[in-house]
Amino acid sequence: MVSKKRDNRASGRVTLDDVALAAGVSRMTVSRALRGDRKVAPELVARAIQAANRLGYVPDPAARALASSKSSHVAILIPLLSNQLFVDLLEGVQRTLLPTGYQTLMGVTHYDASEEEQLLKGYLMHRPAGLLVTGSEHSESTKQLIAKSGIPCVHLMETLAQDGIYSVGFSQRDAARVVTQHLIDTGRRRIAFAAAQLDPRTLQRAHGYRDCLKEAGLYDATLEWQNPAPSSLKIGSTMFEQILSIRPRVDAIFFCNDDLAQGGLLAALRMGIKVPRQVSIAGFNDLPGSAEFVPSLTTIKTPRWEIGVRAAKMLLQLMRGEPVAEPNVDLGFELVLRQSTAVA
Amino acid sequence: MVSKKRDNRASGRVTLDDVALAAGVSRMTVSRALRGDRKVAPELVARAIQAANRLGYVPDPAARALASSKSSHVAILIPLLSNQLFVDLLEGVQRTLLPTGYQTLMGVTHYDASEEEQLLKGYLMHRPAGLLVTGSEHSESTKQLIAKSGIPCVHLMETLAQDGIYSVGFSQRDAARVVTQHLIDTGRRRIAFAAAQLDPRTLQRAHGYRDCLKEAGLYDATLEWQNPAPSSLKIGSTMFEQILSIRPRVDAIFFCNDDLAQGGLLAALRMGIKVPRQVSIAGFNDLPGSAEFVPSLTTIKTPRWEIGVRAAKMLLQLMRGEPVAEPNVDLGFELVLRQSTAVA
DNA sequence: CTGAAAGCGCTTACAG
DNA sequence: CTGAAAGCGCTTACAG
Repeated sequence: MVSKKRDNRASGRVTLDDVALAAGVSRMTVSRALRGDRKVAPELVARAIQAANRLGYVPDPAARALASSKSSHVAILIPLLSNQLFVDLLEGVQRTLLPTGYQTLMGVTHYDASEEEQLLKGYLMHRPAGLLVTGSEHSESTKQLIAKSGIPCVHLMETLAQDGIYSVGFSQRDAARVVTQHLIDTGRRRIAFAAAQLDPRTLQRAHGYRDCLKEAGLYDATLEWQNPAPSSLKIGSTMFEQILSIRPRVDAIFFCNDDLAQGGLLAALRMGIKVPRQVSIAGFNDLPGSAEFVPSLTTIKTPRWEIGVRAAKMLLQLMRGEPVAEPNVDLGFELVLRQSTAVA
Repeated sequence: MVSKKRDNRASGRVTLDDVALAAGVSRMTVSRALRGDRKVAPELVARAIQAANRLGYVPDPAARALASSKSSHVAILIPLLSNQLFVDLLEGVQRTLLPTGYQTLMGVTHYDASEEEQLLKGYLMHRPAGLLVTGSEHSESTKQLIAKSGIPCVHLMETLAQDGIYSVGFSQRDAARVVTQHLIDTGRRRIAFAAAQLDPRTLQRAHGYRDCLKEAGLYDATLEWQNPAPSSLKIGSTMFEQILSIRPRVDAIFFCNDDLAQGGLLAALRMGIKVPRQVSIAGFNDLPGSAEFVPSLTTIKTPRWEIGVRAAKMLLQLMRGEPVAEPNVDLGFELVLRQSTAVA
């Protein structure tokens, strides 16, 4: 029995040297075998893996990070967690990354460019292996930081087609067009657009709304309502009341997010305005509750969970240095027809 | 000009040695000065800090973790992110921890004990400096893992008073009593309890409901409805319909979470049942939308953001080895009276 | 294909 | 109070 010589600083954990000793090979061979590095004799790989399992070896992420200058962290920056949209996105990412051994560091930017920058700086000093950021609009220095870091990065939620930029999302603009066209198709003519938060994706939806109405010859700039306040049921109620009091003949409202639309539905209820008979209402994102509301809410179902999964997979390829066949993935969307826009 | 001798493995980052060189002291002195270790001459501290700032020195977390066997990570385990409650909790934690340099690793357990255990194991191999877990009920091996790890841990959301256990929360049971008593006080006699998910805290609320009705001599076990499905507007609607169809004379329903109550409110609307005239409805947590609903929802406002902040502060003390004056903090709750339980 | 050496950037433990 | 030495547990880079 050879008792291991151990300094009193040892952490007590099973190390590569322990496994090497047990397997009768060098530390390096175990290291390579366990990471699946090529050029290790199959027999030695087997011995190493067996010994590692027997001893319950778990690699130390800190040591690995220090030696290789690569961490097992993936940082993800999202605007909010109070919108279920981003919760689903995050779940998709975590589900995909967790089994691969990567740890997710999640930062909430609150739609604030300087908060985003601060968070990014914080994550960058941990030298994450990969980066996931929401959207394409960022402060100049945020973009610089990402580019200079050389760390693989995938952009979420939007469709981009820039060289060297990776993204998974869908066309916010097209989705808004589809909603607007549906309102036109169901006989509406005075269609308002109600937006809050005014983040980049909301503004892209505003474009889609505008495009569609202009093509139909129905565009009226005074029917576009934008409120920079954070999106909420409450602000949706307020906006509904405003719109109807100032423009009582409006016959449809496209809210840029379901929480606003739900608030609008509640305001209509309080005001005794019939939906969809008098005003037809559509939302965006198909958030929890929209199918249960009275009336149920027509909306766009967005593939945020799938975006999370797909983006994480793409990032995995990038982190491994594998080629990415499709750097800009469009996952589409789906118009969900419900009572709130039924033909009057 | 002395050019630094650098191996080609160097990461290019500014290291402690660079700072030491610039400050004209040893690496150790800089290390101690920067960490605020005692027993460094004030003048040298100043020089070290100045040099560090000038060079833009940022300590490498991996190196620090490896050398000290202590990471800068705090792991937090929460059941869900789709309940705003936990989002607020997490925000409170992040807000408090971020400026201190600790990174948060967040894991979602989905109310699943084995998922919780898996996540915990994953985090433990990163040797986090601290642990934050939701509630007090965990699998035996989860408890063992936490205890054996020796890592400081604070329990969230509940009030506990066990030796050696740290917690920040409020009494779920008392809060439920207060709601129930309010329903009694407003003249209700056939008060149903509708619960979903059936997690520990929900069951504690059931106890409070039961206690209160028993004391009032109004308890009827057949008015307790428990559905193990995840809490949602939809399940709340379903439960409301069930309760009213089977027990049409019920005059109040206490839903254990606001999303259920909101669903109940919508079901009542669809069924043409007047709230609060025929049935009074109360919820729990004061989630977004509850103040805007029609009618607005009476509920318990829970201090989850404050719980996050306070728990993070307590954990900080524990991680620094400082004494904790109050190991079990009760942050209370507030009954918010709204229209849904107004006197008929 | 395998391994001995050196090093990643920090902190611990020990002298002085 | 300060510093030289050694080490944390791994991987890179280089020989063989």
